[in-house]
Amino acid sequence: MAAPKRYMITSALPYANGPLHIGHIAGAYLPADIYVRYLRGRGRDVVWICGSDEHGAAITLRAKKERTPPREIVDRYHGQISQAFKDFGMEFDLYHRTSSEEHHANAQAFFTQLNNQGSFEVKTSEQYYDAAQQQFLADRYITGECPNCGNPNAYGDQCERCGKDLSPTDLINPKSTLSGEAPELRETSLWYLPMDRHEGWLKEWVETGKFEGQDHHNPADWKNHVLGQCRSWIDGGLKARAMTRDLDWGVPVPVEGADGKVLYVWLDAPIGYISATQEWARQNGKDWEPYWKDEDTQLVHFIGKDNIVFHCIIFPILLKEHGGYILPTNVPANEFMNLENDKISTSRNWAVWLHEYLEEFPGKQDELRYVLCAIMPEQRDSEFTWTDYRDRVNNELADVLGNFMNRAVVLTHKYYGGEVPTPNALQPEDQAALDELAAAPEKIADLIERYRFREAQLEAMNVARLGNRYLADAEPWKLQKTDPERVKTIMHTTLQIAANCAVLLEPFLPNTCAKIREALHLNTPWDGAGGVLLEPGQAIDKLPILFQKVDEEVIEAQRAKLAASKPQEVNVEPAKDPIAFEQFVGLDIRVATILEAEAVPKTKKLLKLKVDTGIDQRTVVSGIAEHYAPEDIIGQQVSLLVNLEPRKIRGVESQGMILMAEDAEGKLRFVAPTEAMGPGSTIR
RNA sequence: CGCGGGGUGGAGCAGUUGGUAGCUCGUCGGGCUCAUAACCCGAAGGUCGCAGGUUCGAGUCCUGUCCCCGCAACCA
Repeated sequence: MAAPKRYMITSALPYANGPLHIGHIAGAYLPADIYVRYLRGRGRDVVWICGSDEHGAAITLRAKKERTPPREIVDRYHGQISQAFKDFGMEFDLYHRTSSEEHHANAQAFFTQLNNQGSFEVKTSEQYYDAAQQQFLADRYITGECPNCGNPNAYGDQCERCGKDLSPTDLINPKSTLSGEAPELRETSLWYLPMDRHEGWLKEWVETGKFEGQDHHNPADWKNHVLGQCRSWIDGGLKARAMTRDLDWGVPVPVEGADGKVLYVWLDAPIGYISATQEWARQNGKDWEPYWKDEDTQLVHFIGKDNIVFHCIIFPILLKEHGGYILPTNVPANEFMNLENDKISTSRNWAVWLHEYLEEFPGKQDELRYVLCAIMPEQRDSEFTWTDYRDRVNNELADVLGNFMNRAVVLTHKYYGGEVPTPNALQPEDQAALDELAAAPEKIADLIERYRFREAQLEAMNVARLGNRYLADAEPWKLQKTDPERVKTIMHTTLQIAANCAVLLEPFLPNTCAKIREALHLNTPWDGAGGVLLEPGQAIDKLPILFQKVDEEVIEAQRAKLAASKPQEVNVEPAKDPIAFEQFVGLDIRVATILEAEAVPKTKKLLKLKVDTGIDQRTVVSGIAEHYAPEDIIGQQVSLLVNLEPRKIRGVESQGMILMAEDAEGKLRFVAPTEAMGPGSTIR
């Protein structure tokens, strides 16, 4: 298969309201960096761009909370993120930002063209508006009473208690979560992208890889879970999706009278890829258009799995509607990376932050690159643990790779004063090693081009393993006394293996390989790998220790740091409106004892409990299954609201409500007397 | 029956079109001593979630079933 003429590579735009963590890196940035370094090593024409995504409701909300302009938030995180990328060594051709003037102009032009040609449908509807905050409210920012089950804290899109899908206007007594005030309905216009119009060609494109009758890509090259998600969306029926929002932060909708409206972030962000490419072209005196419009270009989006629908469905629709643009050849989305047995979470501060790693492990970028690549969530979720980090750095980087390099260089100095020796006739074992070496580049290249980076890295490391095995079998330290001419051949071969390591591992461990290249005076690019890279007589400098071993205390400190991590912001709910004493005494709360407990089938959260209230024994359904195991709570005393009217939950009638304490993280604990009391004891 | 992904030796994973179950780490035994106490060799350990079916033959195809994870709320 002929290589494409050029590559356009994008990585998901990080959202500028928080720092980067290892999950981001392993998801969308490290794989792209490896891929791009490989392509450049082969002399391919490639542009890799990225940038901060600086719009969207979350940033405006944060700005309101911190009482600072959105610009300040965005500047802060854009600075932090781009610095962390730079320190980590991500070689973007350009790291841009969506709040730039160029991007605003470009996104507006894009929108205008689609709008003029009728790609959107404008619909006017009534939406909730928070007068105090002067903004329209996203569904999630409205709470109220669920019309289905009476849960007083249902959200505008769904009730968490009964699971019913809702729309904000269904809620009884809606409240804005921003101001706590009741929102008002106001009329507003939104531009919708009628995605249903595009189902036909999208289905064909995803399923068969054909676009407008032409072969576009091979769907077998796409990852399973990417295809699965696409099919799921398409087969489920695509619906019109609003492409504008009523916000004051973002790219203004370029239409007369559309004040206070901005483009939906997921319209504006992917166009940011194009804006960034244009900016790169301007700065470098290049033409951006072939990278986005020429059929010979391979467009690849590196993202996390939460972005699949935007890159495989919405953005392709936009590109096709606009016309003239190519569609992505592949979207090798990664799944998620967990951390020490738990989901990585920004809000719970459960993460290894890139900027902190770079501070605490100076000069150890390659160690992190290596570990993250080795456990990259390519096909499924994976898990980072500090123990694994230590084991891989110590056993694989230091012992296998670092030690092999060291042996090769030290022996060369010991026997030849730091010069590549002149080999004699090759023996079968030398030839076998060289043959194995010669096969490595193609194997690794094939894996990289199929986006299988963890396996590719393993294959590259196997070159170092080959070197160790070859040395152990040949035993030059023994032969040096009896047959020094033979040793010259062995050391010559060993040094070729070492040099090839430096070339083949370069996409994965660029800093380490730069050190090796310097010591070996090696300039060969990727395409030269596989054969003899070092000529007899060439000088070999002494090599510093490439990888320090990681001490147990270091990773212990990291684990302790994680254990001590606390949510960065604690959300304490504001006090509710005052009530009359009569309303309080109307509540009949009793001490009750749990007699039996079992999970309600087909639910995640529900336990069916039999409790002794002193008055009677009754059945109560409680949403605590994620916090307590049924067998652990038999005999537990609880506070029970006994005069709540019975309600059927998932087919089981619940006679009462168990009172639970809930913290900001959603953790639930029973509220019980500090010492056992008889069932039926009143609580007041 | 909301949708999607997955269940393979102690851990983490490969297994492309069905044909003797592999890799990295760990464990045990041996070798070597040039090297960051590193390296090399060997061994133990799996009825490939479970139950059926197709087939000469299935981890690999089909059906059923159980379990785990993700998608809905900032977040790859």
